[in-house]
Amino acid sequence: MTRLGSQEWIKQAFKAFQRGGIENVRVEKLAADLNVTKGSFYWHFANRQSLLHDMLDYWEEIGTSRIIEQVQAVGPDARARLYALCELTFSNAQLEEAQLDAKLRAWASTDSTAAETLIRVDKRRLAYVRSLLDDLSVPNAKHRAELIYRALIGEYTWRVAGNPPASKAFVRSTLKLIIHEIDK
Amino acid sequence: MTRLGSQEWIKQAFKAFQRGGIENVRVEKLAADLNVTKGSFYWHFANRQSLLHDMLDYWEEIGTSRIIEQVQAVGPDARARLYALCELTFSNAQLEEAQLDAKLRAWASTDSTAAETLIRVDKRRLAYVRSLLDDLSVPNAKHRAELIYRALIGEYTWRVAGNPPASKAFVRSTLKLIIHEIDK
DNA sequence: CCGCTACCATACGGTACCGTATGTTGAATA
DNA sequence: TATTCAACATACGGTACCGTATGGTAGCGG
Repeated sequence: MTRLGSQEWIKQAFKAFQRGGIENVRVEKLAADLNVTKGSFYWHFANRQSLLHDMLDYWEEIGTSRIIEQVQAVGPDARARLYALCELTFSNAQLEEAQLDAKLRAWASTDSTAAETLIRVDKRRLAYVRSLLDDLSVPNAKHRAELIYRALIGEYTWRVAGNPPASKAFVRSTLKLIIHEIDK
Repeated sequence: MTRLGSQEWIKQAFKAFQRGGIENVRVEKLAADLNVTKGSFYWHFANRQSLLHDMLDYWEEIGTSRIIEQVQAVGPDARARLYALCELTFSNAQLEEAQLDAKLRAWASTDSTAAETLIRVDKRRLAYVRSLLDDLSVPNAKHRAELIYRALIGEYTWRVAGNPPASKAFVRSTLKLIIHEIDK
């Protein structure tokens, strides 16, 4: 009999969330998935809202920095980092990450608590993109960072409906445009 | 006694949708809003799903072409049209339009029917942006159209969480970048 | 003014949830 | 081995919905 901690509930909640969004994370369903009853759930959590709150905390802490850490790992060169960031996010390598992000934005569209979390995350991520462009001495770094970041969000939102992911050629072309290596 | 048609239900449904997303369009709530009972609803619609389907049809037909028509109205010049498009979508002039769009994408993230509608709309809109860039003989028009359109979606999604709208300076800077009038 | 029908009210059964109250167990601890 | 308590199970009441069945009514054509 493997007893559960609150972490297992949160992980299972994210699985359900990934499938059907926040409306799909239901305590009785999660209990069934974990082969327990909701008696267990209400020992670990005060109520459903408490679980949702913990999900946001978890995502804000873990989900935010994961990509940035991966990008930092490719080396100290800002140009390489920017390329890595775009290839990671635009490519469907990080498909689960992208879907999670988009579903969270869907959640935030009707929930103020989720929206507050998302705003903090967006702020940090945008600042990171900006810092990369600054390191590259790109002109108009502020606006171009805003452009890239909006395109990233757009890509996630674009794909979650089932649209095809951006091509590698698009990523290369966009990056050239941004950092001023215009193809003639 | 002003009797209702199905159109009134659909309009009221969109009001509820705008406030709280698709989960907020509930037949008994709509009935209360319209000061009737759901007995009326089930005369006009087979079931709730039927209403949702009609909402998608309405949005695909009306909501898709509205912005394009506004843009076409500014004149025949493709450059002016592109500027108008970006200023209309990025500015918060069309705030309701933007919110509706974002909420619909949120809906599409968990509903395949809504997703199919959205894909068709995205395809048409992207093709329109592409046509504007083609008219301007912009190099790499395909990729740049994809960039602009992703940024547009990103802007909508960005704002629906409560993030601040893009500045006019951002719009101008982005357009200059896209159509190659790089500021030196 | 009669009846037809489009439109709506009333009443009901069913489901899928949430949360609570309380009983049960297995394993660590003393 | 007796005790304790974290981690469950069970059972229940309540709510917010959906959909259906059936009865009522207002206004129009005949």
